[in-house]
Amino acid sequence: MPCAAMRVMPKTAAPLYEQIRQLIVAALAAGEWRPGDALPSEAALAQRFGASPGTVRRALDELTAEHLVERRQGSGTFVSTHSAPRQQFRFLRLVADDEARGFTRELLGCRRMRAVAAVARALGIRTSEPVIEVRRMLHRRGRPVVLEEMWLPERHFEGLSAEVITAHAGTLYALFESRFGVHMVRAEEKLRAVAATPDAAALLQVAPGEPLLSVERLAFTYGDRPVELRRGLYYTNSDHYRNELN
Amino acid sequence: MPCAAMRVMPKTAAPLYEQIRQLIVAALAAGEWRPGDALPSEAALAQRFGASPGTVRRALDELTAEHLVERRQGSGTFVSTHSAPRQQFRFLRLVADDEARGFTRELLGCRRMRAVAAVARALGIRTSEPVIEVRRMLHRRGRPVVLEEMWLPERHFEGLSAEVITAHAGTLYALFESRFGVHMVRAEEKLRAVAATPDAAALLQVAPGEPLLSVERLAFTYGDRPVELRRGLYYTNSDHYRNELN
DNA sequence: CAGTGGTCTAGACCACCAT
DNA sequence: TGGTGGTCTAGACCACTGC
Repeated sequence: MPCAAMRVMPKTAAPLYEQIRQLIVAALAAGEWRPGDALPSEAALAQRFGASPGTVRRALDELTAEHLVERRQGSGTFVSTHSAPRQQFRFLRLVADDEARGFTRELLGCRRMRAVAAVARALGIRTSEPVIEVRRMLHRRGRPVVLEEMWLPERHFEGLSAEVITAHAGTLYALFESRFGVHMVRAEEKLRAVAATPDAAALLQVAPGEPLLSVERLAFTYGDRPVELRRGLYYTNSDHYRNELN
Repeated sequence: MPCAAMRVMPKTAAPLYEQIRQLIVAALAAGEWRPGDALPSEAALAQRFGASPGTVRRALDELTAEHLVERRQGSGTFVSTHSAPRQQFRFLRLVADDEARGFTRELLGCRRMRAVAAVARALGIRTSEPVIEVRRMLHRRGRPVVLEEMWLPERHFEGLSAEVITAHAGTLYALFESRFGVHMVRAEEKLRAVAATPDAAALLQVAPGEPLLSVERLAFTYGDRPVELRRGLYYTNSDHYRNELN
């Protein structure tokens, strides 16, 4: 009985809507519903968790704000997916000065290696644990604008290879989600201005020493577990990184 | 009677909680409650707007998410103020690599001038309308790390001068709020990597051509009216711009 | 037309704050 | 102790979707 339970709850306990939110996140992490799937209706969830519809609604509202689920009136509540067109550029803030957002992708390499200390620390794994390194470039109007490399713990991305990436048409995050069940929820980025190294300069077709925007990203999946470290170099001559401060 | 009104409302009308939210924003813009003031209680607002407490609560929840108001249990709902310690670094994302956030301020200049085309366009004013230009630097541990200049429409900042700025102890946004009644609500930033010009290099004590993070900010007050254009150059050798992607 | 989420109301009870 | 916001419930009605 929810009412009786409430009266007994110690004050350290989180509110019921927050507990329900966490239970739903756990179910998402466990794969009970996959990206794109519909969740049970509010009424069904209310029954399942022994709470009133209003309380479940509040939990779902929070999950909507975090972009974990999407609600469509008349249709249902769905698990967010990076395959959706709206999610296309959710994590890529580089925009052309004329507002264009499209890129073409070029894979430079994909190899298995052992995590160096900095990568292991960021990903919360042991040093020398196997990771997969992916390097690629993004082009806009035929010109390279982004050079990036990323490291992924092999235990979450077993079988990731150049062939798998090349065969896939959408974004990397859509691939990670459909092929490996790893859905990216949020990310933290650190930005700096750096000088292009000779190698980077050659690939990006700029002069060595040219200022580039360095973007280091740590991405998290359900339950705030870090699963990707990425380092990008953005050529910001006719593009800029857009941010919104609230 | 709210119920009767609802039934007649055309489908183009916003929901009641959104209308109430807008009415509260309008009252804030009109200065009915100043930053730091308490708003009337939920019950009082419900009476004033002829809605149920739950609907008013929803409007206040949205305003809380936008950081327009702050709610304190047992105490009341208060207008957000940049004087609050928590707001100190809300718009300044430059963090030392060791997490330090404090700066000391050095005013370089403050003068009245006519808006050039780019400034006027961003601020939504006529070209050659009077604006106030402020230039300053921020230091961390005695080293200059930020060089910035900003332009403010004079009609909103009448009387702003070097003396006024120097006499004030807190952040510029706290000054703008207390002295001119202009409260900054949100901002849009465009980031790029650029090479230090000789002038900027001399001020920031770096070599000419050194990569710097260029941050162009347009800040808005209540009702999404732009009231400040700012351009900063950040030296990101031992600092980085931190961002969170959701 | 049945089922879903979206809005709005009404009221109970709790936790917290100021006095 | 009185007033404030925080949580939770219950139910009515509307708007939208998809069959």
